[in-house]
Amino acid sequence: MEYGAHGYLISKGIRPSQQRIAVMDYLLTHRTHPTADEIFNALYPAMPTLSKTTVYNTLKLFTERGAVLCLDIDGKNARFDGDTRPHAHFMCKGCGCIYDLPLEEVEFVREEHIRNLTVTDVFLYMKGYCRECEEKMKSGNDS
Amino acid sequence: MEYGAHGYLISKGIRPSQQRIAVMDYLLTHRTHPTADEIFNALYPAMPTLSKTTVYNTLKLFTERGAVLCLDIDGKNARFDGDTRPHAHFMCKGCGCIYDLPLEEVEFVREEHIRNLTVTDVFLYMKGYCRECEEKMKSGNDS
DNA sequence: TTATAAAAATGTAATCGTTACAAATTTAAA
DNA sequence: TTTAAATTTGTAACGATTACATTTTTATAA
Repeated sequence: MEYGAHGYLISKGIRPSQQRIAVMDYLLTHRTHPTADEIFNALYPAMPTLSKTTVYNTLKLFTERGAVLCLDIDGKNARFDGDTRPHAHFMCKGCGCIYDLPLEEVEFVREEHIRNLTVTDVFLYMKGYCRECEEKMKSGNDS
Repeated sequence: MEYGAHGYLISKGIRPSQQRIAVMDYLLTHRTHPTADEIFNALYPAMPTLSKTTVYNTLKLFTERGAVLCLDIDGKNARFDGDTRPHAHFMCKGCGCIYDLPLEEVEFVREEHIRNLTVTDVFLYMKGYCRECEEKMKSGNDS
């Protein structure tokens, strides 16, 4: 099952406008968990009429419809992920990079504890330091 | 092992000023995952010289020293938790309430996947609707 | 096609949580 | 006490996001 952004949006019940396709395509082809601003800056050169508000509106719509994940991982910017399958995320507190991590299919929270809750989303975030930043800290450091 | 906020801060290597004790005490006695603003508003009446900046500075210090957890769960405000033991959180997308959830001691991510990463924090967030909000949505709704 | 309505995109201004910064105050050390 | 260091304070600034009114595009139907 392979679609492009256009077919993917339709499969999610989202009308595929030019702007929406561009944003979705960017997220499907860039697995860097970009911010709205990064997406805007990436698309703007080839789409000079694009508005930042449109990017925000589009990402909000995508998130509501389950077409993308909105990651509240750094408390500063929202980051977006075009891969909505269950997986964990690691963010480096040094350089800010974010990695995907495969998630084991185990019971994190026992069913009895969420029996009166309707769970729609689960996010597992790990924070720490990537290999590079760890090395930098070990050797000489802070200017 | 029982301390108050004062002893707790000392055990974390944090010098216990009047303001820091007040903030820490608030977090130890209110398990509502308050925002910085909520903490400020709660303490202000009894401490009219308190500055909001101090609350922010204090919470940042506490987080860095591992005395509290900073939850980036709603993408809007940072929320703080005086309980630093491993546990999960549930946030209702309707009313915004946040519940603690016991976390099973299982391997979420296989060791091999984080072998070149230094993990310092793990956050498990669940989102959805609490019982009350779920009921409200079922019966009549939106004004 | 043309008229009309609905949906989407746009740009500007506003909002609001948070941080920067410099001054004032408090605490610790000598 | 004197002096330095740490902490607190208030104001101003910052920056991500949203509100809002307007314009443009798209769909519908006459």
